[in-house]
Amino acid sequence: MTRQKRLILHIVYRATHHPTAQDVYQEARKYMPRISLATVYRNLEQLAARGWIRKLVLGDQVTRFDANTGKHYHIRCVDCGRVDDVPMSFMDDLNEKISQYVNYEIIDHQLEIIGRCPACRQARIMQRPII
Amino acid sequence: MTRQKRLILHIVYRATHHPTAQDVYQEARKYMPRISLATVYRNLEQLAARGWIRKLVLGDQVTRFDANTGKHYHIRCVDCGRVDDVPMSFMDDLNEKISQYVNYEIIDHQLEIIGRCPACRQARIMQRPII
DNA sequence: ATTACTGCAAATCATTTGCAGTTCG
DNA sequence: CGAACTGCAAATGATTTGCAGTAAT
Repeated sequence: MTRQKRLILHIVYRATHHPTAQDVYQEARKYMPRISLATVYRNLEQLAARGWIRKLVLGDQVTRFDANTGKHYHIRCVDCGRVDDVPMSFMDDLNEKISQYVNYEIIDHQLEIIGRCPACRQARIMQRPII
Repeated sequence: MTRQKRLILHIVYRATHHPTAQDVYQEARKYMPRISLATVYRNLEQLAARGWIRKLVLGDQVTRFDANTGKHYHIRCVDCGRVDDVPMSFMDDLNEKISQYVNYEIIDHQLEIIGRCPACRQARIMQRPII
């Protein structure tokens, strides 16, 4: 556990939304100006592989990292890309249900809600034509 | 509608699994050896934007294209990357349900099942240790 | 001391873009 | 004819890798 890795883990843990590698890098530079992007990538990847954090890829193809490693779902804003957790219970029975339909061995599932966040909804209202 | 675009659309329509841009390009070259990868990308993007096909990004970050534009779910094999449709009914009520939990304006949702396809299950059985 | 890790620079790889020439309607 | 499209080559941008030096246990 190097200083760099500790810092990176700390940054993901304290992040409220779901930071990308670039986000973590920018934040890390505030504390360690000479840290390299490669180090950030390597550590995020390793921390995810070891189960400290979770790597998250949603429909916009952006790789994000999540301090919450428990089973849960995400919602993404189509306008600004913001991602939040959805406080809905995990559908544990879904995997079992799906195995009735397909010949796959079911491992897990990922649900992503696509929507517009409060801020972008508001921005859209202000922009709406008067007529 | 150019010859190239017609060919690309045709290839996606007849594809059984969910081809990537590279897959479509390789197939297209059999019929039009001088077609360029850029043309394939541009047309796939445009056909998706106009609703002829659907662009699909799942958790492995690969961009795929789907001739089936109706609402449905996908299952992806963690070992070989194969993607199939899941013949499960679309959860129309889910969007409404989720709007109770979040302040987002709900637009849609995407569900991805992660599993192991029949061929890879079999391969795994053959590789299992004897003891 | 040994092993893992770092910073830097260069390499990858999918995708996009500029441009001059071509095709479609 | 004018707009939309094509092939080619170069640009982009996120991520990965090789390597020589450095830090962790």
